Amino acid sequence: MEWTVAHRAPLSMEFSSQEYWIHDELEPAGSSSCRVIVHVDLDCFYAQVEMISNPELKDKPLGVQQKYLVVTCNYEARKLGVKKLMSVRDAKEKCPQLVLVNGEDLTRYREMSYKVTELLEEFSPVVERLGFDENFVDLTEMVEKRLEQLQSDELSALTVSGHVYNNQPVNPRDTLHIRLLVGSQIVAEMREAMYQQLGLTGCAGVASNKLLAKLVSGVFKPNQQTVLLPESSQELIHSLNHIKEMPGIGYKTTKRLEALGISSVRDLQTFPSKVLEKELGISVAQRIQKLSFGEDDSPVTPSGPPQSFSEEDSFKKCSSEVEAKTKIEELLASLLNRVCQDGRKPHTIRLIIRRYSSEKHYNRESRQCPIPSHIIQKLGAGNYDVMTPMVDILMKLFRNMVNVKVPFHLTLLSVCFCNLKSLNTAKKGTMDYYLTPSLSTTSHAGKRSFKMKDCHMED
DNA sequence: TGGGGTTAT
DNA sequence: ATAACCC
Repeated sequence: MEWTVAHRAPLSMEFSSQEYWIHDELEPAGSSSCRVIVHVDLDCFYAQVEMISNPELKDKPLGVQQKYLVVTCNYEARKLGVKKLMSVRDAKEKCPQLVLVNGEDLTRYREMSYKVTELLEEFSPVVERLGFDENFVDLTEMVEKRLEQLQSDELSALTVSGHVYNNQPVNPRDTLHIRLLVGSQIVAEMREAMYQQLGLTGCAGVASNKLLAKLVSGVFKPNQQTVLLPESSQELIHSLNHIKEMPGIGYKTTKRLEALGISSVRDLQTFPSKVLEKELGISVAQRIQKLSFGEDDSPVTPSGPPQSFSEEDSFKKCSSEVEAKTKIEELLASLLNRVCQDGRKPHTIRLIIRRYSSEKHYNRESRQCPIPSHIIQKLGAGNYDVMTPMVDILMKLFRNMVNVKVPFHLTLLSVCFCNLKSLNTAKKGTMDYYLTPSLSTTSHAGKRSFKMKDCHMED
């Protein structure tokens, strides 16, 4: 559903800057529509959180362990040869002094992650999360405002903060250069605030779109920032050694591209568009071929509160219904606590399994169903009332997927709450609530802008 | 590979 | 419900 600003008065903060840009005529004629985007990427995030929890770990090589993997490690450990996603055995072999902490419970990481997003939102509300440790921020409007405030003598004295990609000289008369440069100064303030208020360090990249901002953020590593000026964008994308390094081109697409003889970014740039469209479908083909030129018009979409909550556990073997039920109960108990804190209510529950198999890269199956309304209402305070009926529902979903009369071997169970709705969601036919912001004072909901999709919920 | 997330079909 | 993508 698209709404134009013209339909609404007064113009307020409720709509994202994207819509403002697309629909509004306030953009001064002749001004460039080039965006200023930043990608912020925390340094070895889980390890940083652990070092803040226990400062004695700070000067030691530290790895964060989930099952038999070291999922991330600090820079002390990296110097000694430990890599991300290395097995515990290999890591200990490379680095016998490695200190390991268990990171299977994501609670503290998740909490710190949202603190970072909220801090960035204070600078500009358009913040998109990517995993727990990366955020995109659209700084276009903020840069414009700062430029308006500047006197001409201040304007000529502007300097870049951090690195310039490729050491490209800044042209002080180039309006794009100036805007990116102001972006780099805002980003330096963001990183300083992250450090002063949360004790976290990270990298950042400033560029004219999300793809380039993300690629350039990793150029100087740890705790540094880099700005990309438009003239160097081709150098940046060609610095990738393989198309699999291009964000947006994943495992499957890489395999299909390789089958077509495409392995470098230039291969993809020069490959016939029509053939690519036939092979991959028009949507994927056009999108990734634009990516290969460094073009990415996807907006920074404000993430807002999460769309789903899930807890999972992997293991060597689960082969009985009783065993599965015990694990499901544990997952559900944690989830109920989380959903309770959020304040919104899930209307759908899903069970996910992974069956044992020697090959098969990705094999997961799921079943979902609506949560009965009488259970939804009880969610919040006494979560013990809802445990039993919810486990019953989950076990029905389980038996729908797994024939318990024949032997089975599972290696993962996961429970997911989704289709989250605010308590005071407007209903069809009572649209007088129309522009009333959420009254909820719970953690996320109170801070968020009103969203049109909250308005028309069919049950 | 872990323990999460998202959007598109 | 699955498949693709991201970390």
